[in-house]
Amino acid sequence: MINVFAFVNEEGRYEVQDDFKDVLTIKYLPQKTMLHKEGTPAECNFFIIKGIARCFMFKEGKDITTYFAVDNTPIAAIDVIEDVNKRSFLNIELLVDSIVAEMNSKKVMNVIFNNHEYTKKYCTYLNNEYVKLAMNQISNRFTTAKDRYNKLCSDYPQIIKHVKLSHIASYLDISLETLSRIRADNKR
Amino acid sequence: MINVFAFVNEEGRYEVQDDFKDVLTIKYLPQKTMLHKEGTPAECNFFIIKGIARCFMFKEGKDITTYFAVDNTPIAAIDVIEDVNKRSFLNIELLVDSIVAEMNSKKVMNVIFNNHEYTKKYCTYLNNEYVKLAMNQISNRFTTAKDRYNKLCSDYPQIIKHVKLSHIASYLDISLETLSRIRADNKR
DNA sequence: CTCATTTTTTGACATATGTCAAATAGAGTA
DNA sequence: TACTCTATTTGACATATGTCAAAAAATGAG
Repeated sequence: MINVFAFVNEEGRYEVQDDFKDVLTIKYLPQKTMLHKEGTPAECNFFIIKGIARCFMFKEGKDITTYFAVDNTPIAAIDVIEDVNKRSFLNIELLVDSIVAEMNSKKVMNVIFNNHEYTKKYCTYLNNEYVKLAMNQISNRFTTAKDRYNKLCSDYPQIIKHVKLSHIASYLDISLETLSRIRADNKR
Repeated sequence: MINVFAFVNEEGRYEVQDDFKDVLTIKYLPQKTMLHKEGTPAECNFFIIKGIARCFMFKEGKDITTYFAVDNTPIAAIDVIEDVNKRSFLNIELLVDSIVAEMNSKKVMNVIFNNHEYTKKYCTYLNNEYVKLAMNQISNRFTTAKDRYNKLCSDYPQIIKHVKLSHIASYLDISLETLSRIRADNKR
């Protein structure tokens, strides 16, 4: 996605492509900002330039984290992003002060679809993401909760550092207590 | 995908678009045909026009089903489809006599990418599939093995009818014995 | 720094599902 | 039909993880 609407300049910083400047706003937002609330239509996609966000929902009163976004990762209420008339059951909040690119989904798609090169790039991006997700799903069957926690630790130390264990536990689909025991076990 | 390379004609049958006629072959193949074998590069995507196929792999000697394709469903060795140099660990076999569209992945992508309309259609298709997969992943956390089995029964009765329980069990990520007990329990 | 609140850890116990073994049922073939 | 091989079911038991309750540790406000 980043390679569709932005590129890395000589100093190694992301720079938004001219075509996307009108449909995308860069915002500096504090921790706990709600980027999206359940029950509301989702007009925007987000891209976390720097920071951490989580997507979560309530199921039987319990707060369940479904996704974390870190630096250079997109995040959106995918349950409604394709259909403005649906009511979302997802929430998106910032877990630390962050730099966020906010974009109107429709407008971005218009810019992408008006240009064959952008469309191809986005297509390739989507293809890769799909394969990643599907492969992940396959490999997750063969890993224990402990494996997944340890992978999260090595892949995303910033999440472990800044996020409450209850969120991490629900993300890993295990109870808070089990996660605590995994951590205790890791120390031995 | 079907709406990219084919369309429904007046008699309600799928007809391949002219542009794709050269990159796609319709084949009538018997049960047990291996469409793809692990360790080989994957040059082709498949589309099951009529029949049933399964994607599977071996893990510690055990045969694990990762995906079923039924009528009008694509199937491919997604672990290598993007990279001809990788060695696939997936297998694809037909479970019943089937009508299959076989297409060279590269050539199909060339046709799609040479035409902006096709690219947009494929992009939209990919987007929808991605959302479906991601939403499925979320909702699967809240369903028991029993729920998932019953959903499979109502959504894909042809799978229940024609596929061995051991394949269904591994697909649902439960043991054969647990599936058997779920079925026994359903009868009461 | 102290107190109050939140988060994490630990313990005891219940339950779902896995594993191994054996019995039963079903399918295919002579 | 009888026989063989494969698929499915059932039983006994082990284990991982969930739940509830309480203690301990960490965090944040005044």
